[in-house]
Amino acid sequence: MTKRVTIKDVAEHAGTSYQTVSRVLNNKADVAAETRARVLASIKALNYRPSMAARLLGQDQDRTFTIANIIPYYDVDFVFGNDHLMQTLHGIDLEATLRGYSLLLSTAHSAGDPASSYARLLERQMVDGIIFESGLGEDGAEELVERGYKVVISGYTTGTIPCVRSDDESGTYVLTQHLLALGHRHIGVIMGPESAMPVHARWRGYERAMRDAALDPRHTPRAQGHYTFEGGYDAAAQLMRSHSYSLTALLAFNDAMAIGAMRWLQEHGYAVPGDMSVAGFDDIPIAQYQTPSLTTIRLQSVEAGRRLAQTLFDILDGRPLSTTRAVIPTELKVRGSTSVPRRIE
Amino acid sequence: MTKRVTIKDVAEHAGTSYQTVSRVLNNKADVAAETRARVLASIKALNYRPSMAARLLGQDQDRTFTIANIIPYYDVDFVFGNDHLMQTLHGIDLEATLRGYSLLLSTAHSAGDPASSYARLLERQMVDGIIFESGLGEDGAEELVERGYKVVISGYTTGTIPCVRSDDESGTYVLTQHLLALGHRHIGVIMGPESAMPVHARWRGYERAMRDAALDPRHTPRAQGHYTFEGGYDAAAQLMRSHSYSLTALLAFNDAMAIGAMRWLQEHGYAVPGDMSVAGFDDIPIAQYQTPSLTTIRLQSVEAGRRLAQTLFDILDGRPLSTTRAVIPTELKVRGSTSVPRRIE
DNA sequence: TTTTTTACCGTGAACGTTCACGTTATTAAA
DNA sequence: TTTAATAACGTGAACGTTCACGGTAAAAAA
Repeated sequence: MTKRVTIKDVAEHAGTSYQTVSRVLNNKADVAAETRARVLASIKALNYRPSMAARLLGQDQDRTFTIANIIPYYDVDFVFGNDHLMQTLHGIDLEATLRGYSLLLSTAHSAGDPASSYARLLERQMVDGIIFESGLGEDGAEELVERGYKVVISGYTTGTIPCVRSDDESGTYVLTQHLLALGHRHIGVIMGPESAMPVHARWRGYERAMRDAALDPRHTPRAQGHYTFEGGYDAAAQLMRSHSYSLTALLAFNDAMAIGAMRWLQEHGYAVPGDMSVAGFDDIPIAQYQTPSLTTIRLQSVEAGRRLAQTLFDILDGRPLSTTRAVIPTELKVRGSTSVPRRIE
Repeated sequence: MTKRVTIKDVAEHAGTSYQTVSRVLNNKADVAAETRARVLASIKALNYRPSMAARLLGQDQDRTFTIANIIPYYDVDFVFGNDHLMQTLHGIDLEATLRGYSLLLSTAHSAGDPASSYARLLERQMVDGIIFESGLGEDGAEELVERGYKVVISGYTTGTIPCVRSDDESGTYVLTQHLLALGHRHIGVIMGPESAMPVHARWRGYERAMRDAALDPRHTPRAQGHYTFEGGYDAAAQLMRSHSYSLTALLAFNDAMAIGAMRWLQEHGYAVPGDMSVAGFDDIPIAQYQTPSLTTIRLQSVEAGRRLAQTLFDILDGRPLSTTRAVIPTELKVRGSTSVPRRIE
């Protein structure tokens, strides 16, 4: 093993003191142009690479200029196929890149698991701040704060940690209103697992819209999918087998399940939207390229990611927060998968 | 600002030397059970968090136990919606987590751009190794090696850097054979942008299959999409407007474009596969939930990610590589979107 | 010419940890 | 009882930087 090339080697090679080399590395004033050039040449010649560890140690504050996005999920397979999560990550990446920060990605099978992937990250103290995805609740987030980390939560929280989330409730409210306005009175709902936080908000939106139309949401046939195509497919099967005569519309709590449901319907001879209307949630890119194109709620996932990162940077830089719980608005996208209900004989 | 809690503060609190605290932190022998407990209590009491910088500096080798996945793309928007990339990332994440490594994600608008997002990452010397996505070529990867980084390339390379990729050529070869076997003689091809490396391999596979069937691939009507639903939609429009009478099948170089193409066809009254067969590439999750479900080539993206990470860790740990260019096999998935061609009047 | 300013660069210490070694009690062996 | 072995812990130095300060020479002002 060859010895490491240090700043002193460079200094000797350039015929100067190592402190001057440090000045060059940090682009400080107080160094002659000619000396600077000489030092830079030596750096190249010796293939010198500064030690991050030593740099950090020497500095007043040891910032790593790295933030982490922690995504605890029971079904990790699901994370990287989840458009909303990935687009949020995209937004975070955009803001981080903008500020010269690096982005660390950390998944965990469970939030509380001490052997989880971010346990080591934490003990190594490698990041300045953390964006914590609370899709499964916020266990673990509080502990991060206790440990001294700056944390922003993506999604729902009952605590005091700042958070950014999409307006799920008004999303399903508007979507349900759309179905009601078309004349639908018997809607089947395909929900996500109860453990996933946004489910409750989305259900509340549906409930409220029903009540506002003087309908009782408690009679609603419901099924659960796992936010996947397959889950929607199975849920549609379940709902249609028991309620095919009354239902005229299916409302899925995400697009993947809506598409899975459409697939089941089409496979079993139901025309969409002729026989059954279908609506989704998220507006993933493929939604408008389905046949028929999918009526859904657009989520501004990228924007959510940006806001998350901005909030975290505000905290890191000590700027006051304009709000501690930001809510990103959603938008109804009416497309081909919903229409007036069929006549029920 | 409060002063940082250091190992010495802990030592004083526990009534021992700071070196003993270090021993406790590193789970070394030579420390009495009682002392260890006392030190641990003090750590909790003072909320002590070790400085990663100092730890690294003190050690022989300064490993950061972090690897990076660098994804240079002109269209960054595309990265996080790209199933193949994200699944590869998933595979990398799995292996990294397994070994207690953290995963850094770095996108860049262009490979060569010195102001790119990973420029800072590099100068800060924060990662032990790098997985470099070469979808747009390998500019930049060589420089990383020069800088002393351990690098593995995801995709194609002409250099000597180890790489892992999927077997694109045999994929399109088998897929084309499938279409030929059904009786198709006039296939339209929807390609990706020439700048994307896998395009060439996929085209070669198609070419070879055609030649093997004594057909001339040079007469093939072609169009380019941007690997997006929209791109496939537009490409299908272009091909069908000029060749609708001869073509009986469309072969798209990824599933997104295939789905976009199906959308165009269905929108314009063509039955799939009755009037036109459509085939894709990648087998993204939604492929089998399309109506009709999509015939395509399954890419083992997660496996590719694992292999990439494994190779990188082999290099980092000094293990000999079993192969320096790994090729992950692909698999034909025959589904509903392809059938025997219609009779051409 | 003398004094003050300025630009450049070197000095010594500090950052918080780990490492190799040495020292002291304690226990086991002779 | 003396000697050797061991367990537990302390000592000093080192890791590669940055920082605050001081010094020197050249340039500008008096």
